[in-house]
Amino acid sequence: MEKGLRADARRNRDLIVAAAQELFLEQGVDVPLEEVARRAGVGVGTLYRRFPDRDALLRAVGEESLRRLVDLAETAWREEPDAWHALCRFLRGSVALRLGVLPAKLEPHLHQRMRVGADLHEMRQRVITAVLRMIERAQADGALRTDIGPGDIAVLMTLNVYTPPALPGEPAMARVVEIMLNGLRADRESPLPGAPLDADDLRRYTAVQHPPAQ
Amino acid sequence: MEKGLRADARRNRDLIVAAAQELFLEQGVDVPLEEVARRAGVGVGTLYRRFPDRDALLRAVGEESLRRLVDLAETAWREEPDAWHALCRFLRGSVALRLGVLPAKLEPHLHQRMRVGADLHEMRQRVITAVLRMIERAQADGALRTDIGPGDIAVLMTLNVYTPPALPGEPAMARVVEIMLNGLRADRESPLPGAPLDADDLRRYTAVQHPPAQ
DNA sequence: CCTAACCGGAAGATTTTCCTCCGCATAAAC
DNA sequence: GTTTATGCGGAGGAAAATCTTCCGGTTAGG
Repeated sequence: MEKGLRADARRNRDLIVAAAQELFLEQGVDVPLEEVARRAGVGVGTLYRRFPDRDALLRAVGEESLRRLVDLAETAWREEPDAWHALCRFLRGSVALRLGVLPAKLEPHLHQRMRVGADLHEMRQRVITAVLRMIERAQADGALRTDIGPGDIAVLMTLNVYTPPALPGEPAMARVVEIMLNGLRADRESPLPGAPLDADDLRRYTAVQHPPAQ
Repeated sequence: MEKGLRADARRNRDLIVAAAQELFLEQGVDVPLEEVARRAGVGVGTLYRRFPDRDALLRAVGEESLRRLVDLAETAWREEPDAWHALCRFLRGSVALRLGVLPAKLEPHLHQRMRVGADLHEMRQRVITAVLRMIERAQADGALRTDIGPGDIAVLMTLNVYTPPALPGEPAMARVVEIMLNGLRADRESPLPGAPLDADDLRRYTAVQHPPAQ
């Protein structure tokens, strides 16, 4: 994305974004930038040179995350044999991306920019398109229960559970996701509360909404 | 709990704990104590008089939360007609308590104290006992799939999804929980990854584990 | 009506975090 | 191999956030 950087500068830039991503997940977006620099193995000077302020860094992390999500959605659709399996793969991947944690911290930065920047807005569209396609098709195939709407899937993408920091969270998470997928299957239904969250809900749940202050 | 306080002092104490609980959930345990005081509608002086340091406040919030969980577990078992429905009620309530968010913030304070203080340790035991009982019975009844272990339930208790701050999260949450419960039913099984998390895992996932530093 | 208990919040002390600046290092071009 | 533009690290002063005390005024409860 950034170009014209010297090789080492480029490498450091990426290290910084990766470190920031980790730390934002672990400790929130208020981590001292010095700590980000330390984790990335660079000096603060380097960080500030590349990202003039905290926002620039937040934006970079957000974009990276969205980029991965687009890739996940489109790859799943392309490589899986049917819509149901594509959806499963997509949901497993989304949960692994920790969308439930990152966006919560990146609010309102990411969403704000999504509205503004054409590039990001387009990525968002691609994800939405892919999700709608998977759902429609999976339901037509009789694999996905029909009282599930796109908004439901959007919410499930952000699924998260607490696991103690010292324990590996993945095994537990993986089981939860499969339980959830099992609950989505068409052949076994029990009533869900309320009405299916529909495509409009999906948009609402994905859209900007500046918290009143702060 | 605290006794010998004048009526207004008692009331303020409770307001403070409630405000702290809210703010810890919303913003993390690092919220300025002044903000807690403001939300509680009292002066900082009052807060510091009652809770000499941040830890005291954290402890109070943690205890309160655990107390509610004990009550939830035992009430569910007592009032529901069978183990399956008790388990459903318990899980719905646990998720509503936002255990996935609070403990994440209270670590390591709550767990630490759980090991130490006899009172808390006993509450923890009561929850564990209730959960084990519900699971065993629900599986014996053929209602709960048998490849689910107590540790799985412990993880599910902390289920959480991200919903934008400006939107009501409850409807979405409620649907997710029902999907999850549906995935737990015995009559429709698909293989879960790994082995069931057993009673030992439950303990491990519930136990102390001080993060290395800080 | 009296008093011990309690309240609020101003303000100084302390800690945390920011972010610039500059001498040294190194990638890349020739 | 040499050159030079680009990049690096981190010390340290400025700024901001947060803590905590203290006391004049208020109120519950007998």
